[in-house]
Amino acid sequence: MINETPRVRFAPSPTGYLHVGGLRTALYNYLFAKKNNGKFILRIEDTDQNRFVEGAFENLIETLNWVGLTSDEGPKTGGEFGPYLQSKRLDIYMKHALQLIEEGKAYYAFDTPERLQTLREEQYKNKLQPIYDKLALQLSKKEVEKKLAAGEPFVIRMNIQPGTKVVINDIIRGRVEFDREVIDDQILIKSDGYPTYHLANVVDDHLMKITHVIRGEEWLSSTPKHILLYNFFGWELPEFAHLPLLLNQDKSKLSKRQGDVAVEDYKSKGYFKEALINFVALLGWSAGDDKEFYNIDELIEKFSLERVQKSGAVFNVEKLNWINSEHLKNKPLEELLILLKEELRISDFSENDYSDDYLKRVINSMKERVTFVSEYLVKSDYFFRPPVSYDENIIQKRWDISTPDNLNNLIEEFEKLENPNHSDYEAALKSVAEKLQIGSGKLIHPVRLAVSGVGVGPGIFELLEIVGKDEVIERIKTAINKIR
RNA sequence: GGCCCCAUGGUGUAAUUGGUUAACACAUCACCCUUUCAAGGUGGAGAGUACGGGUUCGAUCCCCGUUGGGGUCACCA
Repeated sequence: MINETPRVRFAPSPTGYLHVGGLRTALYNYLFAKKNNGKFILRIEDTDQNRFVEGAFENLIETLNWVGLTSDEGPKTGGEFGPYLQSKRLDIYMKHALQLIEEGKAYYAFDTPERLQTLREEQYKNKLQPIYDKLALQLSKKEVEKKLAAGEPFVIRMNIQPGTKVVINDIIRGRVEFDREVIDDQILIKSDGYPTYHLANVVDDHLMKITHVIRGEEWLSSTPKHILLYNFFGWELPEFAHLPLLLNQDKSKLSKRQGDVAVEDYKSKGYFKEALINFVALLGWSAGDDKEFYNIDELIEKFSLERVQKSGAVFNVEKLNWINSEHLKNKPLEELLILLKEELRISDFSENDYSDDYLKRVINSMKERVTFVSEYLVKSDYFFRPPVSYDENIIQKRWDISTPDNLNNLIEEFEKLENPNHSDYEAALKSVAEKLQIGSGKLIHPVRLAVSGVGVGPGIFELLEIVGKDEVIERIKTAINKIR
């Protein structure tokens, strides 16, 4: 096993969207594979017909591709161990289940769901372990054959015998033991002929030569069943690594009720895939140093399963926001330009035409002030249209009787300027302030309000330069009229 | 409830696998810088490492117990 190149898999069931917990699992698998020159395999676990969701599988792959976690082998990519869709491997599972029956390691059972239900209730009432009572094992071979021939619905169950404890050696958790008595005769093949997760994942992991099973902690308690199955088949065990769960603010398992849980949600809110990856990587893992800003290559370089935390991690959106703003600041101007144009295209300003040069100046001026690209349009809408209103609080604070006069003086001075840049505006404003014997703040703040409608934003002279002389003067005139 | 996992400030994590004034980041507060707001800088508050026992010259770190939280007990994954 040591000499083999690692092969890991992400094996989601297609429920309609990619859960951020799933994203983290996929990411750790991916990082582990890339770090160790291994293969990252995508396998779709669609063995529950009742939960079939139209388009879910395609959507899952699309989202995975969006974040950049592309698989080396998978349903769309192909590979020599396919098919990678479990619903297309039914005969394989059945064959293996029948083999176990042959060897007495599994058996047919014909119990009705009602009987199992009452059995469980009974056990619960008597405070017993709720496991199958092996009633079906009392059927003679003949009786079984008769029932099968009659077409009675059946399932196939594992036949777990008393014995020593089942031991898991988990990379993250160390040694974990389970008594056999608590392990149920798990159903392997359901009455619809489909396998359960337990059979399918063991058979596939073996056939696909998976070396490391890296999955969420919710699987830890069913791992003994899986280990027993490997034993039944006489197969070598993979390494196991059970990841800590992602949690809500109240520390319960991250769920839809308490916020966004789908990667698609974060995508549509304007989070960068780089930020999402960066953030989620740090939920349960750290390189051991103070570094918090990572791109995917740095993560691959630094990642190791040994440094994965054991305890669950709360998904803290505030930190995600911070990481997103960090990534935004680090994006090349050209990329932000493309993203801003896309935002504009779907905005109220889609009819307007802006030069790349203009947009680049807008981007730079607001870069430190936004967390999402979409915020350019809400925090600095004044770059795309004249103010539609003026912040009432700022009026109260910065606008008085003398303001219109002062601004008219300023307009006069601005009109003399030719193709002014920010320092020309500054010089002009300062000279007017001096002439009027007032502090420059008495001009700066009203001008900002007049031109932008708000009290916050980039440096005022830079702002004026971007908006442009004619438009600046126009807006000041309008403001003088509109603000008493 | 049985079984299993976990436990460092509000949150995410560090702490040469026993020797630190328990560190960093987010969030929060203040100040500096900008005549704005951010960003940046500086500083503050915030955990004596869930609690109680051990082991040890010495425990965040090792052992036991307690408590708390979580996961899991399906013909779902």
